[in-house]
Amino acid sequence: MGNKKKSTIKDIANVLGITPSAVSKALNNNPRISEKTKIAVQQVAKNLNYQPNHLASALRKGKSNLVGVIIPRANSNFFSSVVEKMEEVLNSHGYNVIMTQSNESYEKECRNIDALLYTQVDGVIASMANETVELEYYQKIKSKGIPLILFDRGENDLEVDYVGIDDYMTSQMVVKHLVEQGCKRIAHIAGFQHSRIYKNRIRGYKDALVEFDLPISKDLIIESNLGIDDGRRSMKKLLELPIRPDAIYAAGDWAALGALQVLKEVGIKVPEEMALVGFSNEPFTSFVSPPISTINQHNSEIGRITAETFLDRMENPSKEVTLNKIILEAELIIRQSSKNK
Amino acid sequence: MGNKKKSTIKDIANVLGITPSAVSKALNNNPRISEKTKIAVQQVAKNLNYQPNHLASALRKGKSNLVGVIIPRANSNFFSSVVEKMEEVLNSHGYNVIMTQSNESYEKECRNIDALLYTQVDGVIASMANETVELEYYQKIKSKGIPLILFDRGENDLEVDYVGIDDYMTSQMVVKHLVEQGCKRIAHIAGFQHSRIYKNRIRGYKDALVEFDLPISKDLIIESNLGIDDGRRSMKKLLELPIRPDAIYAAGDWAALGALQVLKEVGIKVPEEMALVGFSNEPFTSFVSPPISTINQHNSEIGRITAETFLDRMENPSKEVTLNKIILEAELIIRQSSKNK
DNA sequence: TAGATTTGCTCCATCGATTGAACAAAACTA
DNA sequence: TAGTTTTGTTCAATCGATGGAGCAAATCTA
Repeated sequence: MGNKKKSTIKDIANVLGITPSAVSKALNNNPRISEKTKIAVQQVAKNLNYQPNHLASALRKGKSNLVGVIIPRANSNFFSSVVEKMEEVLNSHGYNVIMTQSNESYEKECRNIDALLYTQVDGVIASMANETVELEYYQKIKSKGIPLILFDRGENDLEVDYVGIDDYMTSQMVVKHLVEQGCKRIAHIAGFQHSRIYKNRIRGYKDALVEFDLPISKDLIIESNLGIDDGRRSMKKLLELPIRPDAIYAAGDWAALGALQVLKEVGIKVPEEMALVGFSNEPFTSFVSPPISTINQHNSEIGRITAETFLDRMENPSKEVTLNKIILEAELIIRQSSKNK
Repeated sequence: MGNKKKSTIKDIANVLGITPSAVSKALNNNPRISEKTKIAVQQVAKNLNYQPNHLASALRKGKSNLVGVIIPRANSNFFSSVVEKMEEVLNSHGYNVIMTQSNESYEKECRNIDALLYTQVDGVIASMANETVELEYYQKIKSKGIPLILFDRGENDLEVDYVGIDDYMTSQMVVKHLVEQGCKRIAHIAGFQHSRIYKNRIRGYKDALVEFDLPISKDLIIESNLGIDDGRRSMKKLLELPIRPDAIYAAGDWAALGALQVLKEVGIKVPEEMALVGFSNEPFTSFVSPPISTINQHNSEIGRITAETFLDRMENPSKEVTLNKIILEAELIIRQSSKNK
């Protein structure tokens, strides 16, 4: 019953009068161990409530079966559902996931990386914090010789596997949609340029404007962290312009929500006077009023493919590590906030 | 530069012509090692880019400095902010956190427990899945002799430390508030009875009704998982009653949101015709319209105290493990959804 | 039935770090 | 200067699991 002390293969060996190595081999289903012994070992293991010591086998094998995952925030539908799927895939291949949050802080991210390396993870899957510009710590992971896979927020310079959507194309799609709704003066509440994905969204936005013969105005692009307050501030700034925009494309749903709040407060009708599109398909976008048009990034797909890319690296360690981008298609979900009948 | 192979204390020892054990002692600041040697070791360690192998020291010391955390969902403001604070406290004491999600599934929870035990965590901090009734797996943690701390969703029968709010009192506070707004027929969209916290919320609700001389009706209490769809379904059921309620107290914000959606769809005015109160202070409650009254559980406090309780257990392993409830006070945030001028 | 092969296990070194015991050299004491 | 203490290090065992080499017994082959 209350057998508190943990048992080892040695204990099992003692009970059966065989050696620990025989027990180890039996547990690992080694063909050179007789069926009889294997069954006996299983039985005794169960009786003694034996649990293998992962530290010992990991040390011996030089493999911990742990995967470190770094995300900016767990409290985001996108990241939590990506991680959920990743866990599912990795677990089914014998890996356990250690999930850490950077809270968008570069410093926290560095500490997380150190903690993961210290824990001897077999690899790292990460989405970079908004703040992150220096890549030194990520280089540290690479120099350890363990796989590093980035998703969503990546960086070309690291030259590693990357899984994400085509931000450039997706942005163009958003602008095209807004133009089709009759919008002529489209503002962009953007993420910070230094982050690859936000830079691409800005590029896509600008290039689409050019394509539709609309003027690009610096005043209509405001960079921020894309939080709800950032969205509010940006919206207020846009409303102070001499000619105000007739559409807002926010590079994040929370910023879109902040913008929507301000619009409601000042009595500007959405979508009649101002169309609005967000990004990420956070659940709340569907139940605020009006529901916000947004981008579905196929979260589970990103999670699945990222995990599979990691597994592939583990299985082919000799494969040369280079920039390897896997780009998925995103989907525009049109809701009331950008519908002009 | 690209020295990919990781160095060990043996490598350091070779460079300096001393033994690995001297290096180990130097790195651990053993008083019997000369200052000169310590400095030399530090220097060489840096040059060789030495990183201690956690697996080896954890195996030897019988302590991994890892804490397993199990939460129902990461995509919840409550849980993610609790975990964030826990991480902060535990990190500052040399522990790393392995965070896993049960997704409210008992089976996933069991697998998570196994994975954590396998990883040789020094302790487990958990909030139980809604589905969980069997305590066998949690007993398994206890029987390992490592600390188990529960927060928010706990279970008396496990007889371990628990950190949470006083659900009974809080529920009474909600009902009192609704009565003060003039409500006479208060429905409760409840969580499942088998979960201690939801049972207490139901008890508090009922006892408060009695206190205010209001009738308790079975029809007005609907148990569910408290998701958004559960809230919708429950609300629809309540609207089918011969006499419909004039207030809804939902034991979770998502259920409250679902209820609100239905009310808006059928054109019932909130709060004029029906008051609404949720639970947990999820961010969206403040920005839907009307903003939903809810309960602030002081997330960071719960995280901090839970972590400290864990640390206390680690420092005093001999302390007898019994039911030890630490109860924090919650706060009712009154917003428009339950304000009757 | 001698010789070759297979089977089933034991033996032992190993993963990297830790730690108490042991021990030589240096420093101190009387 | 002999004896004691302190200092700085080495030695050896250990944490638990693993796996290749080795070896005796069982089984197969001709």
